[in-house]
Amino acid sequence: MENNSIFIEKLRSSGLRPTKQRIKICKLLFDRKKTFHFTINDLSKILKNEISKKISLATIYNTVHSFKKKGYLKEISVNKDKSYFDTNTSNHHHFLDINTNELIDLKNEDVHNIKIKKRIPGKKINSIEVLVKIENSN
Amino acid sequence: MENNSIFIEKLRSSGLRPTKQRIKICKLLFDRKKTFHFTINDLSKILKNEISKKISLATIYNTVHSFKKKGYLKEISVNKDKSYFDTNTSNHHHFLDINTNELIDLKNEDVHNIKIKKRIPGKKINSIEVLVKIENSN
DNA sequence: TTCTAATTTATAATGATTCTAAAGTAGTGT
DNA sequence: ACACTACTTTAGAATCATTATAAATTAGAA
Ligand SMILES: [Mn+2]
Ligand SMILES: [Mn+2]
Ligand SMILES: [Zn+2]
Ligand SMILES: [Zn+2]
Repeated sequence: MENNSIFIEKLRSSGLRPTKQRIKICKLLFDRKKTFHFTINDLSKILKNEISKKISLATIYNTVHSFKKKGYLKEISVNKDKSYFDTNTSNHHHFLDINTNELIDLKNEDVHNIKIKKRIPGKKINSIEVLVKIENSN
Repeated sequence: MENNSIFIEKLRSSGLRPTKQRIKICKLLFDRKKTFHFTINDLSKILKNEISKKISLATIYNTVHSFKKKGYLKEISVNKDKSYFDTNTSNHHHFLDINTNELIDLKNEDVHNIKIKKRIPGKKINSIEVLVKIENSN
C-alpha cells in the first residue's frame, strides 16, 4: 500500500534511520513532480493538516537540517526574516516576488552565462547565486 | 573643530532631526573614503569603543533602520543568520567569503552583463543581485 | 527477545530584534 | 530667553524563531 521503499533506501544510504517521521517528511518533500520552496513554518503547517499523529516541531527542524546536511535540500536566504528551503538542489537562480515573497525557479538557460572578471588571491569560486527581485508592473 | 554640517544637512533634508547619536553614527558610517559592510553588532561594538557616552542599542537599531528607509543604507542578507548593511547604495554585486563570512564588493564591470530571458506576466524586474560565494582554494 | 545507540518529544533556554512608556531634546513660536 | 510640542532616546520588558535538554521511545543488531 505504501511506496516508501525508495525513501527508506535514501535515508538508510545516508546513515539516517528511516523513522516514521522522516519517511513522512520525505514523501511530502520529494514525492512530487515539481520541486518547491518552503519555510519551516510552511512545512509545519502542511504536516499539521496532512497527518494524524503530530510530528514535534523539534523533529521538523532536526529533519530539515539533516536533509540539508545530506544535500537533499538547499537553503536560500532571501532577506533578513525569510529563509526558504529548496527541494531543487541543482545550481539554479531565482525570482523573488517582493510583493508576495514568492520564490520562483529560473532555469539555468534563463540566465545568460555569468562571468566574474575579478578574482581574490587564494580564493576560488564556490557558487554563483542570482536573485532577481520582481514586483507588480502595473 | 567638527565637520558635522554636512551630516546635519543630510539628516535635516530627509526629515530626521540631527541628534548627537545620529550625527555620530553618520560620521562613523559615511565619513570615510571607502564604503563598507557592517552588522548591527559590528556597529554596536565600534560605537562602544569610539564613544564616550553610550548610545543605547535601541537607538542603534532605530537609526540604522531609518537610514535604510531613507536610502542611505542597503541591507544584504547573505544567509539565515547574517545580514549586512552596506554603505554602498549603488547597484552592485558581492563576493561572500564562506570561510570568513566577509562580504566584498564587486564593481559592476566585474560582472559580465546579466540577461534574464524569462519574464513573469504582470511583473517587472526591480533589481538583480549576484552573490558569488568564494572559499579558500588550497 | 534483549540490548544499545539513535531518535523523538515536550519543554525550557537562548538571543536577536522589537516594543513600551518614561525621560530628554530639538525646533518653533512668542 | 522661555515655553510648548513633537520627536527622539533610553532602559528594560516582551516577542518569537530557533536551539538545547533530558527523558521516553524506537530501530537495528545480536
Ligand atoms: Mn512560504
Ligand atoms: Mn561583521
Ligand atoms: Zn529553487
Ligand atoms: Zn557592497
